[in-house]
Amino acid sequence: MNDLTPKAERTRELILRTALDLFAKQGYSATTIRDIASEAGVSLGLAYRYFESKESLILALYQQMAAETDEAITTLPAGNVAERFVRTMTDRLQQAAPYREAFAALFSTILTPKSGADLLGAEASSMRERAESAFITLVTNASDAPRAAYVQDIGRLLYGLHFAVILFWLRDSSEGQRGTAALLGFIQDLLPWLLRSLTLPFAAKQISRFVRIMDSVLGSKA
Amino acid sequence: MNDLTPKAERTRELILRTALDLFAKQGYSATTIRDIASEAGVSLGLAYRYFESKESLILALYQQMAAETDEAITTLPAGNVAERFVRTMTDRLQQAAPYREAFAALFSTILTPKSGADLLGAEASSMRERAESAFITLVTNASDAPRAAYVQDIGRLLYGLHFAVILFWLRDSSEGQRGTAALLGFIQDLLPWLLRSLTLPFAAKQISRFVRIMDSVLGSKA
DNA sequence: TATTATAAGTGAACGTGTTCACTTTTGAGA
DNA sequence: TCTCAAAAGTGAACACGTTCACTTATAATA
Repeated sequence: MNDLTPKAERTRELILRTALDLFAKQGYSATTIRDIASEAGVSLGLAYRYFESKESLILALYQQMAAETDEAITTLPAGNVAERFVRTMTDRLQQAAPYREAFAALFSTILTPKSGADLLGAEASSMRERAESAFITLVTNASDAPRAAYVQDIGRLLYGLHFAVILFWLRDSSEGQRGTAALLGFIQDLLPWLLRSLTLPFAAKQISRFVRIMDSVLGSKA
Repeated sequence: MNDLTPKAERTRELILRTALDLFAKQGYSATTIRDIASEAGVSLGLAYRYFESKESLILALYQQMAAETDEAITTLPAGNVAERFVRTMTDRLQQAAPYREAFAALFSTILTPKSGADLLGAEASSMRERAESAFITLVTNASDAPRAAYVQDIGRLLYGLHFAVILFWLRDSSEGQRGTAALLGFIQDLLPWLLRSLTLPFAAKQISRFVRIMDSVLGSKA
């Protein structure tokens, strides 16, 4: 599916790198495709041979970072679920910081059912499955992992929570994104309590119910 | 601040009505400002005399609907917090249904700190205060209203929850938005439990903490 | 009624994302 | 080495949101 010749691969890399450079340097909306093309020394049209839209340049970065996150999760230091989750999010957001505006544009598109489906359509399912399984790994190897029956639910819950945190972060204009840090602190305190409450049948059932509802919307393969 | 002559008022109404008509009929992105102007029988430039951007046409609808919601809350039938909240959201979303795509574009903009601030800047604070106080009223007059010390927190929590539900709804492409209905059912079951847990000092403290964090980001008068 | 400042309204022009018909380069097979 | 189809690359053209210098209508005042 994704076989580019070496030359094409190099050109694609060049365009992507140039774009991300400019996004980080002068912001997403202030960077035009013409800027990118001219800085990379290629023609305007060529960019569209490798990226179907301006947003998909950011999508490429997102995919790259998602893959790195998956890998980082496998080498996460020991700790409880909360520590491991907060650590993951902190690292990820720090890495994404220079591209905050660009990610906002990307998530805006994802928000819209149809255009989001177009963009993510093919890759959405596999990306999502990988991400979910990474978060399930995060839970499985935590010191306070719940019993197997609940690992899946909690993993998926974290996957959803990770999106929520990103949305919050996008909107967080406090200095140094201190609001997001506070939110992560809150999550760190709340998650252990949530895990303990899994021993209560009512709570476990409600969490499972919530996860199923989330699933039906975050997935959307239709 | 907002004094238009009668003639201007009429023209503004005409443009807004025409725009919303077309948005509902052919979708937001498929409707151009040129379409709107020509359908309304005015020039392209005139639209910009009354609305500073395409999105602000939707913002006007949002403001209108928000005002209606505020009023609807004051005449809400008796019931517990959950029933009153779910009823409010159900009504609101049903009313917004024809403009889902347009609202997605609006919320996308709101997501981006700076452009959102530009758009909402002047009106954000007052709109938010009105909405929050409406939700506080919703709680105050509910059959299971908590004691006064907690009413504010729960009201603000519902205000945040209402945004979350809208975001979910925007992304929900299940038939007839059944996913959102399921989410509201979940909320209806969960809220009474949440209110009861306010008697536990730990829970009350965490809720208050969470509300303060949300506040710092949803507000953003900076 | 004549003057004139302000409000209302116009449409050409601009920037930008995107498309596409076209040209140039590449490399495998004759 | 020559041929030629596929890959890589080009840039003019388009559509649309937005801006702005300009024209026309309105109504208060002399």
